[in-house]
Amino acid sequence: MPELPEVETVRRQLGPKLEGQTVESIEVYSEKQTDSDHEYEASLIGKKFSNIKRIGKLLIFSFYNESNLFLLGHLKMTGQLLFMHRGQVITAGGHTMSESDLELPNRHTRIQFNLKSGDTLFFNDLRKFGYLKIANLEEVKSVKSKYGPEPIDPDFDCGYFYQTISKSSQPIKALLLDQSKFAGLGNIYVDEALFRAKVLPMRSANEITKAESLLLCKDTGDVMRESIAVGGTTFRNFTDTNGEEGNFKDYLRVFGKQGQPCPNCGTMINKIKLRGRGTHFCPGCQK
DNA sequence: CGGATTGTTCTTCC
DNA sequence: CGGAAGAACAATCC
Repeated sequence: MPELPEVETVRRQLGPKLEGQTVESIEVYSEKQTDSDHEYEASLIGKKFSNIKRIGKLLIFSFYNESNLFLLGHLKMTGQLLFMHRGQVITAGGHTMSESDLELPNRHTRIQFNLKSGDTLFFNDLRKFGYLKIANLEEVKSVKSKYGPEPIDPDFDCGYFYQTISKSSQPIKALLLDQSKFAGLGNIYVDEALFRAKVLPMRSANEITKAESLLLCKDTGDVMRESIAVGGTTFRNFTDTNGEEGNFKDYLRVFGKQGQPCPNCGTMINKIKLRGRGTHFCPGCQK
């Protein structure tokens, strides 16, 4: 379940590998995930990748000498971007995995970019929910405008945070998941941040005290920054561009820990369904 | 084999 | 008109 830290991990790894690479040909195995009115191959073949930016969980690919051409990439729940260097995937540990080990392309490969260098970029997605679609500048601007500020931003304003949550009677968890208010949090990091701030996920947002709000504001940023530092979280399907798992799974305190003792107080971690989402919390120390 | 899984958008309702 | 809440979507796992 890629959230901001997982998408940022992919962005940091893929950016330097793709920069300056020219698209030679494209294989589209799943038409709907290009989700585009534009001619996909005609628009992209011969184009040279420049930088990759990110807002929330959305990746924005740019191209040299193209001010009106972008690729918008969303991994949704099970998307992966895998980079193959001359037939081999090189892991962070320096080991090489052969093409046959990863079997790329495989039955989950939805889009494949063959690059002039001989390198290949694979977009894999077990469920066909993510996309890699073409957008022009106007569309990019429009999409960007729908996202709120990011808690990992050094300038993230905890005054704005408090003002925003104090206007709503929704459960605090629902507000934290609203990408138009705060960008990047998903189910895992919301549960973890609420645990750290000792706030119950079902509390009405407008009943959160200012002191609790300050803690929660800080913890949303902290938990995602700490995760980025260790390559994100792999709970089920996420891998980085080398097919490797993220290490923040070893630091989760409540997500997936139902039935286990709370690391703070020893109370059993509870799991409920809140607004249709699996929700983990400690009934002992979260208030 | 029914239910759970989640990010986002769509639909419905008030 | 807008907020709130559930359904839909996809494809697998348990």
